[in-house]
Amino acid sequence: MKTVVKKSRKQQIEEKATTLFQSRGYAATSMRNLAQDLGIEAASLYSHIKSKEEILQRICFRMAEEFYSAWQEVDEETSGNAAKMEKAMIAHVKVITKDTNASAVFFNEWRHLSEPHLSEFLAMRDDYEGRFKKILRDGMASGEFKLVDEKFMMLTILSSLNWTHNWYKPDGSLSPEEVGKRLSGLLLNGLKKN
Amino acid sequence: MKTVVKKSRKQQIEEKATTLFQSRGYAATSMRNLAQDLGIEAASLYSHIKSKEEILQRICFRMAEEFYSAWQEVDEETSGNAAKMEKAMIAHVKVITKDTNASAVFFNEWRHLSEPHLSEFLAMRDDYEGRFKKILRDGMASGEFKLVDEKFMMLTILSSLNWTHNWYKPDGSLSPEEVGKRLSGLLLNGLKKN
DNA sequence: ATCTCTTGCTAACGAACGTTAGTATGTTTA
DNA sequence: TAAACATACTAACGTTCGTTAGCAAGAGAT
Repeated sequence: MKTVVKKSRKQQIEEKATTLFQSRGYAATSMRNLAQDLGIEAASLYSHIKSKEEILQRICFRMAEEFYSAWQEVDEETSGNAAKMEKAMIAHVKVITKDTNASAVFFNEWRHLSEPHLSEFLAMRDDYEGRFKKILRDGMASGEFKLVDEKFMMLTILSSLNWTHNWYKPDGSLSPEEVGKRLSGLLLNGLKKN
Repeated sequence: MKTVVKKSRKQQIEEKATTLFQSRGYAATSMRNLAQDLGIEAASLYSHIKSKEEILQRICFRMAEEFYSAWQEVDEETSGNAAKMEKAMIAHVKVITKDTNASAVFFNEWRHLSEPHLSEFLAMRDDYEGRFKKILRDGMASGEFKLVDEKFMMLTILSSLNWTHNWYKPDGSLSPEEVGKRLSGLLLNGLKKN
């Protein structure tokens, strides 16, 4: 038995826009493109949304919320910083793989946000990155991690994780959990055999 | 004594365009934006270039050439696949850090290339990625590397390397060589202490 | 002295852009 | 049954877009 949930028109617009923003970029996607994909006229979009940028804002800030929500289970992990880092990486990858299109927009198109949304967005990103840096700092202090540059390491970890939106396919053989595990295993233990 | 090399107007245009494409994106940068930054009228640009896209093509394919050139010294490394991988990573990072703006355009704006340039670009990228995969394959066969998914590993390595364009500052304390060394050390040996 | 090359201008082109106003129709709510 | 809402339309707005045509002034080469 399949339950069909009726999606609001606004949500349909947002989903189609996500796909288009992902493949052509925000600036190169016109309201007429979007309308055509929905089978309506461009002007009709404005019965549901206030502006083109409102769509971008909704996508970006919804994703930000998802990353924050996912962090809850990370803070529950108390058995060590390596374990905590693994949990954080898995949680992060899970969010990305749940909607790779929206993730792509989140990572690539945020710069088209206008103020004050842009500043708010960047502040959230800084805060989020700070959480990863804290795990690294704690892990280095406790002797679990090698002594590395905190920021350098954080950026390297996140870039590896974030890139998954480019190649992950939901119908592939790897589950989100498995992808996160492999990535964390790799970054924590390295490629080389000892 | 400082030698001033006179740059052609075309080159000046290309450099300003690179900066603009990097910060605003290709689609969101207008020819009038570009002209204004150069202190001339938009129409005047067309005394030097054929089209807006020609600029993007020149940036993308020049970077592609640089990545290929840099590979020469990689093939000279014959003392093992771990050493070869390190060399490849350093060479790759060196190219990126030499011009982070052009690298950003190369990585983010190539999708705005029209055919047949887009296909040519993607073919080159596939070929280049194949070279990294070959080192991985050889290293796994020789027992130097752990047995991992080849494509998965290649994508993870390259995403870490490619992200450097976002944070590397030429006036910072790390040389390109040093950045490459640290990244390869990290990906080969991992974060965790044994 | 003439020619060619570089560099830039003004004026304008047709197309596409995001968006608004005003209207119509069917559906849900009171 | 009436009011409110959801959805979509046509027509058009002012703006910006990439680009072309045609012209002009100065520099370097022959």
